[in-house]
Amino acid sequence: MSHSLTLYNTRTRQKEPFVPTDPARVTMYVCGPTVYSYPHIGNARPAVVFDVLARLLRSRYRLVYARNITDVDDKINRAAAKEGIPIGDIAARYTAVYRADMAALGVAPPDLEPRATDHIPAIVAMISTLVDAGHAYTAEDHVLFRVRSFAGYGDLSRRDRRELLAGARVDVAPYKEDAGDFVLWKPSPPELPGWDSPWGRGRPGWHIECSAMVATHLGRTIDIHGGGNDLIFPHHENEVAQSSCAHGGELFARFWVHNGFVNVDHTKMSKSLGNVVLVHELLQQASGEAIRLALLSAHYRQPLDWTSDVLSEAHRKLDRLYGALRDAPAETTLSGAAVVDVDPRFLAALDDDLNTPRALAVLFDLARDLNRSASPEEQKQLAARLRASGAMLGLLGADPEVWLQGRDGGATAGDSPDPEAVEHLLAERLAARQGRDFATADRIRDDLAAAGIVIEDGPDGTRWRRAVN
RNA sequence: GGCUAGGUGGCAGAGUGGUUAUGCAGCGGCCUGCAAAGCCGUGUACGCCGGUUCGAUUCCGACCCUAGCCUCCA
Repeated sequence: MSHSLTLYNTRTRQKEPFVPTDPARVTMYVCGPTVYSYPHIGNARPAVVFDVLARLLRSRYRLVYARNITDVDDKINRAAAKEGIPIGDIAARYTAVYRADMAALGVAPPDLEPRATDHIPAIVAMISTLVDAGHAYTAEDHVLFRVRSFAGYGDLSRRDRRELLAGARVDVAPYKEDAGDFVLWKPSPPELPGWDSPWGRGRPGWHIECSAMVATHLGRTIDIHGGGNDLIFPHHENEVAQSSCAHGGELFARFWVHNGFVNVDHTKMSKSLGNVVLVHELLQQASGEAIRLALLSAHYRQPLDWTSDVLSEAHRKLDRLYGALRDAPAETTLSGAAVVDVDPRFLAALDDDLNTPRALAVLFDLARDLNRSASPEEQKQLAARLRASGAMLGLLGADPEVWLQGRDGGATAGDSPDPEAVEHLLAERLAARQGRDFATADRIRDDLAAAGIVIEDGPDGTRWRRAVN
């Protein structure tokens, strides 16, 4: 059976079969964070989504996946000024926080994590190329991209160039030839980060960083470029212009893949509304796996409304999945060859433009089959398939008992249960039940329930798990 | 105003020109000392109005509504 991944390509506005230029080197670049603050749930969505895409691609090709760190930016400068500490400390701190938070969500580190400040020479070289070719010009110590010089400008975002050039929206810097021209290099005063360049001491504009890092690490034409759909304009449009013009008109990215926004209370997160949901705060009340599942429960291109229900529902879903796995015999005797064991329907769902909701539905089908099955051999196979499929989403890697009992350190809010104390009470209850003292047995059960412990009497004894908060 | 996505059963959320999405919640049953978990069964869901069609939630057109982008933004 041949697998054929189709992806919705923003460039063409349609789903297209993904055929890599070179299966031995598939290249993917995703816009990473600007490290000036804690990542919020909206920052987490692309990280998780493209992590899933990376897992899928790695199952078939050799992938080089780069996700950058923007560590020179005015927001970082402001954060440093506010705290009165060096700019580098802010960038270092939030880079570490970002990595830790994404790791907690089960996001595997990308192959490359280039930082803008490590690529100043490449950035300067690319700007020089653009200036020499007439695609950029200097004005008042700035270097600006001449949008008029690139006929394809506006194609990605489907914006009309003439309107962009008219720029009726905001006040335009007087030194710009056209309102749509954007900064490649800007001067830095002594107190701000700066590097020497042919245009004096300065720092790069945001868009050029990505173009330079892509070219440095992945090449002139890459297979996939990803990011949040708010980046289509201007960021990605500008990247296309820069890279294409610096490389003699070569195609920059074959596929543009954009994820939808995470909303809170049906509207966009913003500091002014005070509805920003930070990942590190969420991790204090929920496990990373539940957060991850919640992020994958809607199709990546759809907006996702983040509510407390979304999270607890994800937790319940994992309870069901892990519950099915718990009852299966150990599948250790089966081969761990991931792709072989992945359910074909599951793969077909992911191949269809990363349809994670449909893929998840297959997981639940497997769980039902598993719960229904009476054959240990069949159970082993189903469990292996469920685990292998889940692994492609970065889910179901935990020990079922550990998950269900909330011993993973963050499955539920509140106090974590003391397993020994629970076992002790269960022993008392067992004695009561054996003595037909159901009143005592039920009282113990009620006490446990009040503590958030749900118990299940089965043929092989009593088991317990954490209730969903 | 221009450009993008959407409006699906109580909720979340896929999908389809005529047939069960899936999960949670509900209801009935099995199992259980009783529960829980699990299993079985169960819901005339597709914004509004036209059109195409033997047949439309699914295609076309108009309309209403929601969210996002239009040089900070995942």
